[in-house]
Amino acid sequence: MATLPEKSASMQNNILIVEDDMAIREMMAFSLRREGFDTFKAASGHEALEQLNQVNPDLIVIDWGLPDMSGIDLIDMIRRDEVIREVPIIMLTARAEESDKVKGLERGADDYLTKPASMLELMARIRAHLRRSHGFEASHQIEYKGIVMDADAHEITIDGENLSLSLTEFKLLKLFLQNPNKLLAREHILNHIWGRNTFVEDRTVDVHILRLRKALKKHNKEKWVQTVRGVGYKLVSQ
Amino acid sequence: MATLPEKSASMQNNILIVEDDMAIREMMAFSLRREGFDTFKAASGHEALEQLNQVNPDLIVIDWGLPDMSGIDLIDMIRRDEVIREVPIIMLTARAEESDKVKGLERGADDYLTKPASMLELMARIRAHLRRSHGFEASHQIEYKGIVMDADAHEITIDGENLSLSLTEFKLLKLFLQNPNKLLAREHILNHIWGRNTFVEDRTVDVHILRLRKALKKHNKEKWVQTVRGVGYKLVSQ
DNA sequence: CTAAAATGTGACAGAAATGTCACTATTCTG
DNA sequence: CAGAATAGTGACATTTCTGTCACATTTTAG
Repeated sequence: MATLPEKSASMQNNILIVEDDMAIREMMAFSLRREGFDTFKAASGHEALEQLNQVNPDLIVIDWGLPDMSGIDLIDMIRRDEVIREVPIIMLTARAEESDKVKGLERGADDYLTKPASMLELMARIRAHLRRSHGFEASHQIEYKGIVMDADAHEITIDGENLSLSLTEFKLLKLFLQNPNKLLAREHILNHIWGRNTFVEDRTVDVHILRLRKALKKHNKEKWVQTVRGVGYKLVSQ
Repeated sequence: MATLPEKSASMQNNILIVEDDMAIREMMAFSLRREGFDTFKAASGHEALEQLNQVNPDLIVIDWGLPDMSGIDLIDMIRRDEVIREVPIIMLTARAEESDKVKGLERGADDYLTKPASMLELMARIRAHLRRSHGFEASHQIEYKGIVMDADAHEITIDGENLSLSLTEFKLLKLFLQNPNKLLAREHILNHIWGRNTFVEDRTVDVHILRLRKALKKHNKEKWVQTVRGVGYKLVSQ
């Protein structure tokens, strides 16, 4: 077994704070560290960019008014960077900057906070964004009458119980869940799951439907995949 | 064969942005393109109508305050058009326009967002509406230096060429792409791919790393998965 | 430089998945 | 109702995937 450093289940997140007011910056860093985050600090846009060459933060907090460039410009630069482009950014603005703030937001920040902001509020938002970007909590779920599919995690739950499917069955069910109550033609299913230029019999769809139904049968939902004679299949709740 | 939804998942969705503020418009377009949408832009109501003669967008984002007509008027016109009548419309309004906004909604917008709005929020709503109207989501892509992963479609492209991986390799690469330049401990990889309560040797990770590297070798990128001795692995571009 | 530790790698056996076929059952048409 | 069309289903051979092992190679510590 390998020796593990602190990163693992309790993997720490790196937060970069870009704020020129030292008092605020240190205060934020202190709070964040107390909450278990790793913090990196920058007092200006250029310092921030320097930091970004060293670390890949999981989230950046940027003050709107920086001495050398506006927070917006900094965001633009970050968003242009191929590596860190997608990092969530939270913008801090003073109340007086309200109207500009709007623009800043629209230009690429994921969230904003008006100063003075409570640390609690900031923590909450930081956690929310980290969850979202890491896909830990808010992985995208498709739900239909008790069938919950977490497409990212490749997991399905029916009425609370777990259901495991092969990849093809999974894709098939996903297609149905994305189109509940809609008639899906065989050809459409083929195109969608096997791609447009593959040579697969269309009866193959039937067999996979069968397999999916068998899997659903364990949860008494095999009737949910309905045959539409001459055309294809449909997912209904019944 | 039957009538069926005409769009496949691998097809990009067209989004029309109607917004007179150039900064906001371009930022939105940038974000949307980054998310894999095709964008079309209009700075005024008339430009929008012109665009609509050319393309049939899958969704339209309209700013309430346009120079030549109100967003509401534009919506009215769109809703009168026989061809595009049904397209989902998301309206953007400033907070001051609150009461009017409600009216706008009643008159044909499917959703609205109050500025300042976060890009995440906007994306989420756009996706939601596209799902509803098409049943399909624009696939969400993860990209890192030429490696493009379409997690939904389960497809990977390296420098344009296709790459096929087993499910485990796929998940592994996905984890790396979500954490480029970050050290991923074996335990972390295990937890993330096999789950926390499974009994898999941690050396198994090594073998899958090997397999992933072999797959990447075909594209001369096997060096991108770097070993961090004693801890785990890291994805770098080099 | 050497021994120990860690990682790379090929091989393997069992499991799972896949597409097709043949046959059966059901539904539709006239 | 009979024949035709369509869908359900079990079986199958093949391929792919998976986790583990044993041994090779590399790196590190002393």
